[in-house]
Amino acid sequence: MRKARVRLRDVADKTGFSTNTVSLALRDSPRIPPATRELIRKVAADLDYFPNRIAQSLVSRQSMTIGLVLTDIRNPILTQVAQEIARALSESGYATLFATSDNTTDREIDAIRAFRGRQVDGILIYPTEHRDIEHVRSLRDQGYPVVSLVSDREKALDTVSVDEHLGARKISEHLVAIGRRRIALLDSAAPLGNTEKQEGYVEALTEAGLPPDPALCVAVPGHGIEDGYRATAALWARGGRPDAIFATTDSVALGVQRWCEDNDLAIPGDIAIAGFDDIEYARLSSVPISTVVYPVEQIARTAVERLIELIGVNGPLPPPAERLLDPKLIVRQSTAGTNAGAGH
Amino acid sequence: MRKARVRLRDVADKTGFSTNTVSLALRDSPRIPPATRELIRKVAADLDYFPNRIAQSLVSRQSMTIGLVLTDIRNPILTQVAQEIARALSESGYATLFATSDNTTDREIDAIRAFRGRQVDGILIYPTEHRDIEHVRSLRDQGYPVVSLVSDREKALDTVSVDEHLGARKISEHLVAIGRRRIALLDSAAPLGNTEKQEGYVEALTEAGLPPDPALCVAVPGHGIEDGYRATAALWARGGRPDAIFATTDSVALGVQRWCEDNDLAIPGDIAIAGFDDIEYARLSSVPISTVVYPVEQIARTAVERLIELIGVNGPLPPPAERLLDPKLIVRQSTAGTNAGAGH
DNA sequence: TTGAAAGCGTTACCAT
DNA sequence: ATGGTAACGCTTTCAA
Repeated sequence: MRKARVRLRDVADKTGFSTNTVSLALRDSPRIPPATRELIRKVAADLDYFPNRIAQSLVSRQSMTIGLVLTDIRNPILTQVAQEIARALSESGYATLFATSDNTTDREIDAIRAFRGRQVDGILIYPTEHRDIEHVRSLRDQGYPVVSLVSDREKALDTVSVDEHLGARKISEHLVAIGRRRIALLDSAAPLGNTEKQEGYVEALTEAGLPPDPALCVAVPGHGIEDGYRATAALWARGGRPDAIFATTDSVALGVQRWCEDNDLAIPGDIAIAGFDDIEYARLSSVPISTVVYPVEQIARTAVERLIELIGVNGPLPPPAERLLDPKLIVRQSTAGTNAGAGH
Repeated sequence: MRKARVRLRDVADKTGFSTNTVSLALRDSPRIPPATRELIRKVAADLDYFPNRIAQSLVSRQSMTIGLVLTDIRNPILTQVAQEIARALSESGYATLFATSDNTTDREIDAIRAFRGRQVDGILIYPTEHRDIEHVRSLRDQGYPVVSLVSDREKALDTVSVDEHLGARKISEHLVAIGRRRIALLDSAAPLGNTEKQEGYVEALTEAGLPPDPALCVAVPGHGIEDGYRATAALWARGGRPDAIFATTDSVALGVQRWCEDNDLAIPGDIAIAGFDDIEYARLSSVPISTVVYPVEQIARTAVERLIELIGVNGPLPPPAERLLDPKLIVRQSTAGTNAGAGH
């Protein structure tokens, strides 16, 4: 057996007080006179005592732990979200249990079960499937605090997320504004059930009197550079000849760029390229890519705030609230206006 | 109050058996006849019962949870490690508590304390400082299972990591082999106390009869592209004129590449560039960058395996073991040999 | 085949 | 000012 943990009991024995008094003293109860308190603290420190939070949890029925379920942390943005969330939670005294679903609803359900078994006080989730999320909604219906990092169509979940619809719209409008007419969409979100960006794109084009051309919309099966590269190749192969491409992710946009360079298309001369997320690699690419940014840290903080609020509620949960954060357009060289001059 | 959790007790009441019997039945005890067992299982399922692992932990003194402490998850490799570790752990029934230290030893210590309070069965850590890690070693000295993802100079910790020394050596030798003589080192690891790569580099150069030139070694303060860009600028500003640059990280290498392109240096003609880690962005960069790969998944699995092994040990921990995985050189266009022809 | 009771480490309540 | 006792939800030991 390895070195036994020091318990309240041990401190009690050593000081001659009861566990009760020790517990109180260590928690700064006014009922304990300063003298005794100091004595107890000292002994506790000597023994390197620290409370067993498992036992505390059993009593308080609060684990002070939340579960974070992401799909695939390789997306640099999700990564950053994860980190900010863990930080924000720890500042509020919560620990973060972490799991990835690998884009499988089954594993997502497993992770949720595992978390619940471990008595997490709430769950933060970036769901795999953006439409088929009954298993998440039912959590909330059971009175379980959940915050989704993806907007829920049915508004049945608390959500904190960037306004993807608006972001896509903004950047599509920008492409229109610089005079592009054949604007393609490389969509890695719709295949997973998230059509927000697609809708923003369609809306912008329609309002500009440019009926979206199905030949210019291609579904991208993943978020990688390579996926973008192949999708662009496919687009050309099938005869699409856009003068601009909006990729729903910066990584995908980087793939587009690579393909264009390999095929001697001038950027933005022959083709403008736009992405989403503002990852470092896109900002510092050979042709810096225009994109949409959003305050990741703020999303994380807001989501954590809301979750903690829900956890604190006594009685039935309040109606779900959706908080969409405003994204900002960043114009760079990849969409520098023909006559408008280069953006930064 | 929100909907109360279903307890063993509730299943017991509903079936008429004792909590004891229910507990046994649910855990497939041979002591319970199949008939009763099925009955109990059915009722438990109806009630959507699942065990409170907090209570279980209190009894078993095992939380079936481990703590993962990383520095900064933005490094794509650490990210991937995190994901693989979480996966491997969950396959063994462990949950992963996650924290980042933000490259601060203080926060690292905090995280460890928080984890211990939560009774994690072991800790996986990628330490901030590679030399000043007494706080980690002392954990182990207290009999606490710990596995470090960074090699410990003093060999006082169990370690599973890529052999950075060897990797750096391999790629430096490669640069020598393609005929480069003024090989610069852009080192983002040494400032954090990790000199493995530096040593591999020095060794390779020395053996080739090329005394390492201090004017060609620059400390990079971070792992970002921008850091690499600025470091390259600084190198030139101070008069260093290398014909090859080894950056200790692919991200840094991408920054080098950007600077070279901005300054009209041909790659690899004027200057060869090499990185480390094999991230997607480097592989699919405009000039694909030569690098060093290592089996991230295997590192994760091996680390988890070792940790679980340590957790399972009764009595004193075995002596610390260091497991270094063999890295592989990947030659790409950025170091295509002058006469040797381009690698893929 | 089943159940009662004790215990895991802590906190809350009620005494003294 | 301090301590005893019960309780949190479960497993284990022993008894019936």
